[in-house]
Amino acid sequence: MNQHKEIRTRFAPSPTGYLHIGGARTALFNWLYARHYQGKFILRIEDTDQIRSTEESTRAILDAMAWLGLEWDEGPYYQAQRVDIHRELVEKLIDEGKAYFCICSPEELEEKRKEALRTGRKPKYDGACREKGRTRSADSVVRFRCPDYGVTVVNDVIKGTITFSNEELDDLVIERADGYPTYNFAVVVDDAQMGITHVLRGDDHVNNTPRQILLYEALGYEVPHFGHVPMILGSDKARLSKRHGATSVMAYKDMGYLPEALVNYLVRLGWSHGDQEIFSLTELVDLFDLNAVGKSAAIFNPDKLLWLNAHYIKEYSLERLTACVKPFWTAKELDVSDQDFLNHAVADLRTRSKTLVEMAGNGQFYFADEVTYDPEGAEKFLTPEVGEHLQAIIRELPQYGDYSKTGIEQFLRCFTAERGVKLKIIAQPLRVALTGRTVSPGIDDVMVTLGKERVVGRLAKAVAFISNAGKA
RNA sequence: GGUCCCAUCGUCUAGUGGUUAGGACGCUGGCCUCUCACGCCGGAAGCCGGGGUUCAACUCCCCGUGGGACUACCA
Repeated sequence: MNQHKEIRTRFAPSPTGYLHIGGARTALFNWLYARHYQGKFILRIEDTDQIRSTEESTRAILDAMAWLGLEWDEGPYYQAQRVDIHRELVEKLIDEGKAYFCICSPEELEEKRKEALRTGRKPKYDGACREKGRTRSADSVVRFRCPDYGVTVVNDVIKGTITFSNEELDDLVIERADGYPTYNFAVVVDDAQMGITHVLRGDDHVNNTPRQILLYEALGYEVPHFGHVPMILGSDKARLSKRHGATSVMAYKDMGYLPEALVNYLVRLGWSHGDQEIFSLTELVDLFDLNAVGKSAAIFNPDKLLWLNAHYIKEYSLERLTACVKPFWTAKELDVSDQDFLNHAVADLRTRSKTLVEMAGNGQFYFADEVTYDPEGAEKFLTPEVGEHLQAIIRELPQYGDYSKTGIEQFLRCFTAERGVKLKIIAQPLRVALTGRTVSPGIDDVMVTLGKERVVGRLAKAVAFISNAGKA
């Protein structure tokens, strides 16, 4: 009967920080799964932790989702706004005898836990208040009565069948003393009421799943499908964290990464399609499915992400790429108002930049009013002997008609042939004179992009620099 | 400690009982070349260990070992 039921997935971050790499991949998998089956992707903010949740975090997460291109069909719903519903259902469970009040203090519980650990017993709640018939009081919590025997089976769409003994599960708190529901309860109620058919999340939730299933059953809800995606680890195989480098999605934007690169990288962490490495978003929607998601954890590899970023920098349309780098130059207070000039510069730079930040740095010389010479480069290449060549170019270039790439090539070829020198001899000095550096895009490209006027101007300055250096 | 998950080059992975174990990043040799890149061609590098099952195991089963997650009135 559910054969044609619409697929509904969700991403449910807690707004206690930025959107991190792992969360982004979870969101991506949910989004892709929903899109692939023409279902719906729902965004829900789990902000029931009144102390740690912030509005900036919510904003940051939404911004990051938007940047990645993961638009949602419903929401964002805010869990904290649904507490009345949660409380009502807690009440229902109490009435039905499936939950009870507990007045054990956190300190007391902590003591018992330590004691249990010390004596080698399971550190689970001992059920002290279970049969006491307590009533609500200022610091009472509500606990769910878990079955003491039997098993709960999770049919995980990624990991397969996982069986848990109910004895391992204790009576978890479902409503805190502050009246707010706990995660395990709220997530069940919300997922059920929002009609979520597939709960895809990090596999750090596997152990929560049996108790959630018990809650679904106690509440009379249909149990959704669960899929637990493996974790993303740092280079030391520990859970990915700040000490492994940037973990915030938006930090990657700031470092000059393209969203396509991050998405492509993330999707391949745990999912594959034969030998294919490069996937566009639309291609992913077409190809993505859960059966190709792996079971083992993956280590985050910044080098591969960098390679993908370089790939997308090469593949982007010039217009789009230019629009993306432009802010990085603007931030350096460079004049990038000439769109045509800008486009040419970006075209020169794109094959030699792995990030937009790198590109902005490499291409700074195009827009600088004054070229600053790399000291070593200047010493090596801006010598009296080349000063003469540069002067000759200043004389001959304005006369030269064809100022295209092939024209410049031709010009340099003739120029060097006439003077009996190799292009090699003249290229590096020209490069330093025009860019200030010994490394740059092809000298002909640089000359064409800069334009005759800037070239002659910069060469004149270089000649002046050389003669000044000679006097000094 | 307990519960659960995982295991193919350094890393991401393909593999689905019979393959010279494939691809990609990175590394590396070469070509191209005005520098640096890009691109192209080549190379090194892997089935965690031990038992089974089978004519045949990277592949299936068991046991180790290793790694990870969870074990909150956080999510």
